Parts: sequence; C-alpha cells; structure tokens
Amino acid sequence: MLPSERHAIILEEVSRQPAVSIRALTERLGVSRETVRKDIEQLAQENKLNQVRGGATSVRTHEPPMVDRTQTNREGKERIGSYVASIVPDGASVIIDSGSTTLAAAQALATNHQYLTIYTNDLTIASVLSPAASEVTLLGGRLDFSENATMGPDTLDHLSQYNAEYALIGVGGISARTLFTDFSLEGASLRHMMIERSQRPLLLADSSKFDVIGKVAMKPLPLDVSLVVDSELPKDIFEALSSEPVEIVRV
Amino acid sequence: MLPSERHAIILEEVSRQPAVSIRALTERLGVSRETVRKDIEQLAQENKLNQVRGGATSVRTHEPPMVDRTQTNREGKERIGSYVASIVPDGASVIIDSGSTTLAAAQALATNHQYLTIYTNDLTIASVLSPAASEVTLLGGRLDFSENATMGPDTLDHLSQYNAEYALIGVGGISARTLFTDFSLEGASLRHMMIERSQRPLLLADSSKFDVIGKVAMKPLPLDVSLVVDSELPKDIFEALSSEPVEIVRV
DNA sequence: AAAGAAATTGCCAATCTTTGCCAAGTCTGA
DNA sequence: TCAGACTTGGCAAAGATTGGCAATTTCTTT
Repeated sequence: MLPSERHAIILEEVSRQPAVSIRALTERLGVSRETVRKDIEQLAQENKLNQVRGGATSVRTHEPPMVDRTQTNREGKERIGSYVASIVPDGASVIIDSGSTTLAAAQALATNHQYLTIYTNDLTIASVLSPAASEVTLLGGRLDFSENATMGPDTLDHLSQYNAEYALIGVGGISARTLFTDFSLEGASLRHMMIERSQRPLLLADSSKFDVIGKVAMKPLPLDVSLVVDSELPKDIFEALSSEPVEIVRV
Repeated sequence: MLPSERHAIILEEVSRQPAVSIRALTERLGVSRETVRKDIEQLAQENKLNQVRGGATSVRTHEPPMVDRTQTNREGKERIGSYVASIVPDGASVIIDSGSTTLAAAQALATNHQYLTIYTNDLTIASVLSPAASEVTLLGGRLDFSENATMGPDTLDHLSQYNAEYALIGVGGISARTLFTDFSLEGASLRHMMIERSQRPLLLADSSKFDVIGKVAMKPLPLDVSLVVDSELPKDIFEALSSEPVEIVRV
C-alpha cells in the first residue's frame, strides 16, 4: 500500500468519525504502529488533521459556538448581508435559516425594509426582524440551546406549511471533495427543505466556510440556487461546483 | 477510545443536558470512574464545564435575562414563582404561557430544576429555561413583537400536539363582574387550550391583576384549576369565584 | 426529627498498560 | 548495491485501572 493511499484512507476515517486511533488504523491499513504514527505526523503538519495521543482527530470536530462565530470574518458577513438586502425587494416573503451569516443578512434587511414576511427558526433573527417586518413567523420545535434556534421534526412540519419567494440559507462548510456539508443532520434536513420551499434560494457562505468539512453531507441541491460568497472561491472548490446547479455570486 | 473522543462526548452530553453523572459517563465511555473524573477535572480547568460532586454541569450561566425593573409588583411575582417551583417536581412536563408572571415562575424553575420538559410560546421564557431543562419546545407561529411570544392559529395547532402534567397560565385581569379576562382573542384561545392540555393547570395572578378588566372574556374554565395569588383577593372577587371550579392558593 | 447504617463519591498511591520516540535492523525497487 | 520506506525492539513517559480509606450523601429506623 502506497503512502498516498494510506493518507487518503486516514483522512477519510477522520472525516467520517471525529477521531481515529492508531490501533484501529494499523489494522485497517496493515502496517505498523510506527508507520501510522508518522503518517499522522505528516498529515498534521499539513493541517489535514490533528495529532493527539493515540491517534488523530479531525481538524474541526465541532462547530465553534455561536458567540465566537458571529465574530469570525464579520466584515465578510456584513458585505454578504448588504448584498442580500439589495436584491430582496421590500414586501417579499423570506425564509431565513439560523446562523451567524444569515443573522448578518437579517440585520441588513432590518435597516432597509418595512414590509417583509419572514419565516425563521432562529430566535435572534426573529427578534431582530420583528420591528422591521409586517409579519414574522417563528417555526416551532425543540429549542437548540447553542444555536438559539428550533430544530427537529416539528420544525420541518411547520415549515412545510409555507412557501416563500426567497430563502437565506447558511452552510456549515464547502470543500471540493464533499461540496456542501453541515454539522447536524437535523440542520441539514431543515436547510434542504428551506431550499425546496422557496422560489429563489440563496446560499450564504463567507470565506471562513471554505475548506471546512462538516460531518453531514447535504443532499444534492433540489434546484438552481445562488451561492453568495464574500471572496474568490478556492480553485478546486470552484471546479467541483461547476457541475452543480449553482450560480456563484461574488460580492 | 481516545482521550479526545471522551472529552468530546462528555462536552456533548453536558451541552445537551445541564448535568451528567460520572456513573453515566463510565457506562457511555467504557472506562473507569477515575478516568472520567480526571477527564472532568481537566475539562473543568479549561472552563469547558463545571466539576461537581458525582459529575459535571454545564458551564453556561445563562445570560442575564434583562430583568425589567419597571415591572409592577415584582416581589409578588417572585413569591408566586417560588411557590410554583416548589410544587412542580423535577422531571415534570410543563406548558408555560407568555407574560411577566409566568416569566418569574420560569426563572424560579430554572434555579431549582434540571430535567423539565417545557412547552412555551414565550421566547424569553424559552431562553431562560433552555439551559435548565431536558428539552424546551418553542411553539411556532406569528411573533407578537410586544409580547415577544408567538400567537395565532399555528401556535394553537402546534400546542394541540402536546399534553403536559402542569400548565402555568397568566391572566389579563380578574374582576368580580367579568371574572377572568384577557387583552386579546388569540391570547385567550391559547391560554384556554393550555389549560385543556394539562393535568394540573395553575393560573398565576399577582395583585396587580385584581379588578382589571380586559376586553376579551375567557371561556368558562374547562376543568379544575388552581389560582395562585400573592395577596388576599378582594372580597367581591372571592365570592364571584366561589361558584367556579377554582381552588385559590394564597402564597 | 434524629441517629445510625449503607451506599456513593473524592482522592491518593501503587501497579499495569499504552503510547511516543529513538535507534537499529530489514525489505524493496531501480 | 543503495537509498528510501517500513518494521522491530526497547525505554521512558503518559495514561488507565485497581484498591483502600475518608468524607459525604442517602436511606432506614426509631
């Protein structure tokens, strides 16, 4: 088995689970402990994974908490928000996903618009838009503490009653190999339905999402979407997206 | 199982519930008590959680729920809240109405309980109880800006899917002539259904509600309820209530 | 309500196991 | 043959388990 094969397998394992042990890898790869250790050492230097005692962990096992996320690449998120506010006309109906990027968009909408109809599962976004919209519908369901948003089957049920002209969707991560990924299955299902339920879905991804791989792959995009980004996409991601029904908007 | 895997699992547990026991973790992780204890010790040093006897608790000290200091009769509401917290056992399921009196009760519940199942239409109450409950379900629907709570047919629909052991209901006003009244039709319908959907409904009314007449009369009480008040009821109201299926609790 | 018994838990020390790291040896393909 | 890659073996360090004991909590009984 070639080193590159081993590396690929190690990376696959580590992206499928949050961590792998050297012990497990020696069996899977049929090589010695020491070889696996050196492979991991090498991959860790390339920032493909984290080396920990006894094995390796994925570079990003958990999504950082919301409080931190609102601060990362704030300027990029604000630029995306302004763009969204410029293309969504006043009076439109908009489904808005939870997250820090969509929150930035909601804040931008709140300053320019008055007669929006909003559907969202994010409590913060609902509060932000409440004074600036004709009507805000909060999707019901189990409250996820860290996201401050509702999730789960009830939320899907509730959303299924509505259609909107626009949808603002956040993504967990984009990479060339896995395309769009998410950090929870519930979140992925919800976002998928949000896309289906709108005429014009906008995927919002600031540059901090590039090359990030979440643990859940998103289902294939059901229809044409626009991907709004704040900086040039890495070339490999750009090429990987060329076969998808995605229009890329750089703002 | 790698140390980092264990840490991730422990943190996940502690973010899902407000507390985990070492006992439960030893089973979940398949390692000895001492190992779990040391893991917790380590995570506690990193401020990822709190170490307590027998386990760990979430580090989240829920953000100061900006108490409205202009709130009328705050002391009375707090007394009602403490009483409610004393009779609702931990682990119970509770429907909670929106409003300042029920918010006081929610705050009291949050300090004493850990494993409640909550259904509420009030965003503030949901946030307050989120770290202190096993599960918080936010009822979906149109967001009422002034109440910071959801209302309307969607909310009724959603609530109709649930039953709970307790319900904490606020009232708009109580008077001898009109008995219980409310300020909106939507609110009255919702409160009525909340009473129907619980085994043990508690109407909470501090003294600022006495002799107040809202514009909507509440439908007759569907079953026995307890009315929790913080001071002696005016005599005329007391007599008017004597023919109703109401047990009056003075706290 | 208080006292005592039983169970749980924290903490420590000794022991066993696993892992990291290094050096030397072995294998393989050009 | 030789250079690079892999394995093997050994040792020290880190990690994990076990058992013991005291402190604390919980349950019982009076």
